[in-house]
Amino acid sequence: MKESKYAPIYRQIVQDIQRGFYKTNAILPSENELSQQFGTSRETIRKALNLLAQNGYIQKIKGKGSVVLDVKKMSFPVSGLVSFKELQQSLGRDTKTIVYDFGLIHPDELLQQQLQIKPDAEVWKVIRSREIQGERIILDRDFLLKDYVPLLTKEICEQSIYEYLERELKLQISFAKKEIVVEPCTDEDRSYLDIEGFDHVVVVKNYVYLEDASLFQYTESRHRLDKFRFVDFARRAHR
Amino acid sequence: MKESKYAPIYRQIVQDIQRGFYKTNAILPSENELSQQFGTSRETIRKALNLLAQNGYIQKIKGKGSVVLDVKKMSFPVSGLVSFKELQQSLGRDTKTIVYDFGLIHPDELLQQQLQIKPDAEVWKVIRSREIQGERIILDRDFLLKDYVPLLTKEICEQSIYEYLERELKLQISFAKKEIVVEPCTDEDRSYLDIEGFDHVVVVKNYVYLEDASLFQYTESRHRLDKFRFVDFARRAHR
DNA sequence: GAGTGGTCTAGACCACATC
DNA sequence: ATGTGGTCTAGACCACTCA
Repeated sequence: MKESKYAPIYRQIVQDIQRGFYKTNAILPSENELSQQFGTSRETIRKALNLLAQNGYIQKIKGKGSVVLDVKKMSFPVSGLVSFKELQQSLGRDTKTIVYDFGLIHPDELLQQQLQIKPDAEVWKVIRSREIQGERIILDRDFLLKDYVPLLTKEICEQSIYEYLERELKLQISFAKKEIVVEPCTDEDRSYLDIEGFDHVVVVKNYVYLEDASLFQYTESRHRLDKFRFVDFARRAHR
Repeated sequence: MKESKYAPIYRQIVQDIQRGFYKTNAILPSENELSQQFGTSRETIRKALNLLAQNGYIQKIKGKGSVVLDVKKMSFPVSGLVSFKELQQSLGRDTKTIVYDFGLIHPDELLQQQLQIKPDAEVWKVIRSREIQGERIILDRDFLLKDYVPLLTKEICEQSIYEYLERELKLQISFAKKEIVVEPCTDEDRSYLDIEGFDHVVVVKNYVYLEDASLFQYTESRHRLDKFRFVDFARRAHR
């Protein structure tokens, strides 16, 4: 897979914004200027700029130009598919992952429905807690189809399943449907989380799809109420 | 503003998917075929298809084609800027809006920070509860800059502020930063919500921006725990 | 009126999937 | 080998903003 021409341009401009070369509320050079600067066509520049807009770095205004948005306000994990490992790194705090349960199972009825599989399918089940600054704040329940993930080890689960899938197995995750609700604590929550007297948890349910549009993973992240935070950057829906 | 050529193509294909002309997991006609069908260039077709992909209708797969995704699974308000009025319509349940507080104020320190304004700026403050099937479930706290909204009435607040802004004032909302956290109930929550013994609420904080990238509204939606639900469709972040 | 971003075109080459 | 979507180009016209 050869890299596209607009990708390094995108990264360059992101860097220029983050390092303050382009300041908040400033106007980027016009698309024609950028074409010349980068020695490419205008449409290619536009692909890079559209990515910047999608990811909340700029706002394009017809007739005026591309305004640099306040990157500090946007910087927190922008919606989506960010893994705990990445989150952890960006937070830079003392974090730890503890694996409580790990193995192959056959799905119960609920899971069959969630993953759209038959009862005889095999599924990896992983229960982990995430400790931040000495407190177990998040309980992750992962279910992965064995068809796509032939092997999984406890060691991998202690690191990052996500990285393993992408780096080792070359599985390309392409999109996810996310649902956020609040549920009463289960016994499992009380066992594996430092629940601090709360009687509810925030549950983030993730249905994860691969590049070929097949559903292959269901993940549930159960957060202690007081530590939960979700940030989303939403472009206006197209009409 | 003339409408673009790809917009009606996009709508046509959405309709074809929703009405089952293109079925789940089927492959759309290729981009070349569609160019011919619609009598346009391939790049224009690609703009329409990219919109479909962004909005979760299809998944494009290199070398194969565009797969139709399960629209029933995706249909709930896809992330973002959906207003209560729209939500209400899609739910089709008995709903009511009650306005408790309404008027012009000068911002306190927190609000100055949130809206990035000076103490002498004028701000519309609106406190409303949303009743669904006889229960007051959501408390909306809206703050709008008077600079952009010269007039506001209680009647408008009982209907939809959102619609008023777009239809009457022609204000184009372009993007929003959303933050979801859980907070302990305030006295206000207890007064204006049927709180049912819960001691926390889910708070959705919205920072709303106009087309010219100016922040003009801060809105807080406070939901009773058991009735909160948020759905998001996230494409994989670009790397 | 000059400059901006938004759209559209026709043609080209590539990497990938399928047969 | 053929067909697919992904990228890139050079040029064109439009609607918009601002001086």
